[in-house]
Amino acid sequence: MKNLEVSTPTKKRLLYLLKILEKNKAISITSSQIEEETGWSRDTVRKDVSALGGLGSASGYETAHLSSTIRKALGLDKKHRLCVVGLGRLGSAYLNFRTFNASEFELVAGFDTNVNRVEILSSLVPLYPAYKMAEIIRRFSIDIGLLCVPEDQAQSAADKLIAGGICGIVNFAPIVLKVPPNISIRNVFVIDELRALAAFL
Amino acid sequence: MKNLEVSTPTKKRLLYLLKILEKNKAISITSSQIEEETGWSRDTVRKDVSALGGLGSASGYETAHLSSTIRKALGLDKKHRLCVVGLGRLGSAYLNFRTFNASEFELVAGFDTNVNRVEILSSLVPLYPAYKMAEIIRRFSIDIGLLCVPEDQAQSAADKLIAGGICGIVNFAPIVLKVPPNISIRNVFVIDELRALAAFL
DNA sequence: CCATGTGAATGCGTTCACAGCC
DNA sequence: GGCTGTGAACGCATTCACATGG
Repeated sequence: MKNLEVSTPTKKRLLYLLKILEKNKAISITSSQIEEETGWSRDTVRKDVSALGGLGSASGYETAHLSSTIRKALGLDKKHRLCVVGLGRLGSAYLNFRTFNASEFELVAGFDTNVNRVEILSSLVPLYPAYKMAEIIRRFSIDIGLLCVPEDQAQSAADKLIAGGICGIVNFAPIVLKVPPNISIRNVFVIDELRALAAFL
Repeated sequence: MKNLEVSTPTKKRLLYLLKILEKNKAISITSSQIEEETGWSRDTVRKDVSALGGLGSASGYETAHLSSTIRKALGLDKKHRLCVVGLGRLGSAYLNFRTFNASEFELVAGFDTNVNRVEILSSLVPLYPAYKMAEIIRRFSIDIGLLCVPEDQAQSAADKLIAGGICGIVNFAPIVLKVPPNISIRNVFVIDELRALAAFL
């Protein structure tokens, strides 16, 4: 499959569409139905999907086929390995996050600077002290890190992840991380979500 | 202050810029410095900020003044009242989320269908059984709900919130909620963030 | 008729270029 | 020189309109 160019807005919509398709048990879906569920215009939906190559028919799109095509086009057919950094309340919640099992993401390590925590916490995933981060990341080819440390340690922990060769970070600390341009960041912070809500209300 | 029209992309950037300004202790900041921190072009930054009314000088923008102006323009100077629905691991974590104290968001109630949980959990915030949701929302003028229930209860819980008169929902359940168009939704789900990362890597 | 797909037109946000100011 | 602010030019995404097919 040739590497088709998909614009950023289209990518975002396809990502969301994929989620809808995965819940949808119907055998096929039309652009109008998608319009109803999402609010995007039919035209936009058709343009988005047709960018993946003509896979529609007069009865709409075949859901299973469409979702697997989207997955391929967005590179979601590849497996990724994750680690959790910071095993406080949030971090240890993700250690036991069952939804990872059914996904293309595999959690393979947890880190904390507090050696006590590393020893005491029971987990199916192996835990390591933070100073081993770079070594373990390389050994297990981990490419994504969940950053769950407190605000004041977030930047230094991110630096360690990057030194280990990570490609992407999901950041739960309420700060703007400084990272080289080849590293992707997604910020997840409730106050920001609330503000975004308030601003768009 | 007249209600100035701010485009959606500008809103998003201002929201992010506000976060940067709040961490920044310097007395003033220029569009070039913002460009460095964010990657947005100076021109875009200047256009964004000037949409709020000329508040720059030859030495850049005065940080304190700029952030308070952004807050006003985005409606973040108003207080909002929150409730948490679903007091499992995530929900009860937010019950004790100290960062709310320093923010414009006030957590005033928690709900769960499980009456036992409501009675047993200790919390500074009053807890109620789920059937009282609409009544309590109205009584305390709650306008935003944090939806922390399991996937299969998310839609019905959202319906109850809306029936109570909520305006916005931060949804932590991995499904696409169906809501009327006057309700704002922000979805927070790790798998989605991971996928977004993977798609943009 | 209902669908999809796709060039053409539109609209909107970003970038450019320059004027004004410290 | 630095900076901000702003009309003009540009580019890209959405919308429109229509061709095509079951």
